[in-house]
Amino acid sequence: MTGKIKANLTDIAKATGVSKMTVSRVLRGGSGFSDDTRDRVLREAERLAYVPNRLAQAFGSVTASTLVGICVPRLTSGLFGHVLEGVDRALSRLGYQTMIGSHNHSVQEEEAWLRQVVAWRPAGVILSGRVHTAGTVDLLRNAGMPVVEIWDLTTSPIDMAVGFSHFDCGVEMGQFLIRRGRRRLGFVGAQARSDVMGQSRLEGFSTALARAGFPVVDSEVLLDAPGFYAGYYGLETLLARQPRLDAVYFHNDEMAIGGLAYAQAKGISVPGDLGIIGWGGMEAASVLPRRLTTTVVPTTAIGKAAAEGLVARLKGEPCEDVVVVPTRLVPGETG
Amino acid sequence: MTGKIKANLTDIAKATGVSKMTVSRVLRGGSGFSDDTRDRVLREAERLAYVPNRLAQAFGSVTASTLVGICVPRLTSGLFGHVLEGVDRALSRLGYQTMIGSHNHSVQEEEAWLRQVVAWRPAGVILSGRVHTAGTVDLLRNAGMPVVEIWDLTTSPIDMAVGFSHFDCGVEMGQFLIRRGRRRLGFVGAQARSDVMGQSRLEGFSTALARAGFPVVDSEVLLDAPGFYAGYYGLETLLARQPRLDAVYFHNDEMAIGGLAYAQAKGISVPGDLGIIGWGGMEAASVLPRRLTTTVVPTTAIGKAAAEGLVARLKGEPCEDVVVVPTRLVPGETG
DNA sequence: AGACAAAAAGTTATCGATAACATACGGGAC
DNA sequence: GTCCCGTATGTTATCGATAACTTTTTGTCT
Repeated sequence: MTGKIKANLTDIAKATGVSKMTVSRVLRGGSGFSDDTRDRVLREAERLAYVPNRLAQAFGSVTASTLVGICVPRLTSGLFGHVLEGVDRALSRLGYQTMIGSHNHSVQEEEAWLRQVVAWRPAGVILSGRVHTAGTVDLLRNAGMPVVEIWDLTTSPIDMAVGFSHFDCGVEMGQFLIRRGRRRLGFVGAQARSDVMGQSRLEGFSTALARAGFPVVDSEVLLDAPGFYAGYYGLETLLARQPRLDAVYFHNDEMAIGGLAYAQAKGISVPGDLGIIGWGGMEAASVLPRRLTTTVVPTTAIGKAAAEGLVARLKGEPCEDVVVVPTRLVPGETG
Repeated sequence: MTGKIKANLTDIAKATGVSKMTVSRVLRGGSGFSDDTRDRVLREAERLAYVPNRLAQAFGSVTASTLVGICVPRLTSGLFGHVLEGVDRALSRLGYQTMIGSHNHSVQEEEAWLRQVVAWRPAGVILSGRVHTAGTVDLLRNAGMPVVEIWDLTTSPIDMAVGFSHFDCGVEMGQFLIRRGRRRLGFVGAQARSDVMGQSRLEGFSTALARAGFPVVDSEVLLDAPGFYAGYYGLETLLARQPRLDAVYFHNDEMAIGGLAYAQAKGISVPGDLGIIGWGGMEAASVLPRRLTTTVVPTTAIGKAAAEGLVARLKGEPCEDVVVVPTRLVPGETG
C-alpha cells in the first residue's frame, strides 16, 4: 500500500504522442483539437485509469476550487441532518464536495474549524448561526469567499444568509398559547447559555407572554444536550418548583417528547392538565399517539437554498443576500 | 470580494529577512533555527494573518493529506448522524478534515462520490457497507490509500473493517422472540432490495425462525425511506394480509415507532396482541411510554474506531484489520 | 589561534495542472 | 507565389510548500 494514483497528464501525453497541454484541453472538453486527437487522448486516459488531481487544479489555477465547508452545531441532531442532506445533495449535483464540521454551540470551536478549512482554500463556507468570534469574521473577510450564514437570520450578514427568526418563533408560539387560554407558562431548555438560538426562542416567548400580561412563570435550562432525557428530567425539575404550570414550551421536539414521556409516567393529563409544546418539527412528533404541537422548520430547504445561493454567487449569477424561509406553527393534540 | 488570502511563506520571509525555507521550518515547529528567528517569524506570521495553503502542502509533498472522506447511506438517519459525529470528532482531534457524501443505498452513487473524492487525494476513505461496484474496488486499489468499511462486517475487507453482522442481529432477535413464545412472525422493511444491510437482518431473522420450526409468515418491504410513516403504513398493509401475526420485526426503530403508533390508533394491545420490535437503538425508543424492544448499535463507537483505525494505519501504527463491535439486544416492553 | 563539529540558514528541484503566449500547418484570396 | 488567417498544437512560467542538499555561522576544545 505505498500506492499512488499512477497516471497524470504527462503519462497520457506520452502514450498519445501529444503535449500535456493538448491532453488538458481535451479532458476539460474545450476546443482546439481535432476529433482524432480527442479520441486517442480519451482512449489512453481510460486505459491508464486517469484520475485528475484536484489538488493541483485548485492550487495551480486562479479559478476557485470545488470544496465547500459547512459547520453545524451538532451532527447528531435530526434537524441538522436534514440541513446537511439539503446542502450535500445540492452541492454534489453542482459538482462540489462538502467538508463538514461541528462546533457544539461554541464560537471558539467554530473558529478553530474555520481555520483548518480555510487553509484548503474552499470555494465558500456555510456557517450556522449569526454569532461568531472576531477572529472568524476577520478570517472570512480576508479570505474573500462567499459565506452563507444559515439557521438564525441576521439582518446584516457577513455575506449571505438563509434562515428564519428564532425570536419570532418564540413570539408566535407564545401568542398561540395565550389565545388557547394558557396562563401559567414555563420553558425547558438545554445547553445553558451556549445555544444562542434556543435562547432567542425563549426571549421571543417571554416577550410575547409579558406583553399579554402573563409573563413566563419559570424556566429550567439544563446543561445537557437537548435530547429526550433532558426533556424528561427538565420537566420533572420544573414541575417540582412550579406544580401549577398549565403549559411548557420545550427547546425542541426531542425534549418535548421526553416531557410527554414524563407526563405519561406520572399520570399527568396532556393537554388537559398540562400543555406540552415542542419546536423543530421532527418527523416522529407527527406520528406520536398525540401529535405534538410544534413549529415546523424547513430544514432541507434551508440547506438547499444555502448551497444554491453560494454557488450562484460563485458563478456571478444574481442571488438574494438574505433569504427568509417560512416556519409553520402546527397545532397538535398536546397543547 | 475578489479576495485572496494575502500572505504566503515568501511574504513572511521577506518581512522577517530570512529565507522561506526557514519560515517553513519555524511554522512546522521542527528544529534548525534560533529562538530569535523563531520569534520574529511567528510575529510576522501573526501580523500578516498567515493561513497555510494546505492545497500546496498536500500537493507538493509526498506525505499524505489530512483529508478523509466518509460516505454513508443517508445523512438524515439518526444512526448515521451519530456515526458521523464519532468520525468527525476523532478526525478533527487528530488534525484531519472530513469530507462527506451519501449514496442512498446505491453502489453506483457511491462510486460516483468516490471518483470525485479520490481526485482530492485524500489520506483515506470510510465507506459504509460491504457491497461495492467493481469500479469502486479498482479505484481504491489503485489509489492505494487506507479504506475502512463500516457498519456491515465483511470477512474479507478491501483494507479494514469496523462493524457487526446484520445477519446475526436478525438471528439473535429471531431466537429471542421464539423464546418469548412468539410463533407467527412478520417483518416490515423499507427501500425494497436496495438496502442490503436491512435485507441481511431479514435473512438472519428468517433463518433463525425457520430453524426453530416457525418460519416467517409474511413480510412487507416498502419502497419508501425507512421512517415513521413507512412503519405505520407498512404495519397496516401487513396486518391486512395477515391479521393473526403475534409479533412484527421492523427494519429500524423509527419504523417500529410508526408501527406502535398504528397499533395504538387501532386499539391493538402491545405487547399482548402484538409484539413490536425495532432495530438500531435510537434514543427516543428508550423513553417512549413503553420502551421498545430493539437491538442497540454502538454508532458513535463505530465512527470513532473507524477514524482512529484509519489514522493509525496512516501513521504506520499497529491496528486491527477487522474490528467487531458488539450490538446489544435490549428487551423492552413492546415484545 | 586553528580545527572541527554542530547548529542555523540558504538553494534548487519538484509536485500536476493550467494560463498565456508562441509556433506550425493548411487553405483560400489576391 | 505570397500573404493572411484560423485551427491545431507546443512551450514556458506559475501557483506555495517542502525534501534533499549545500553553505554559512557559531561554539568548543586543544
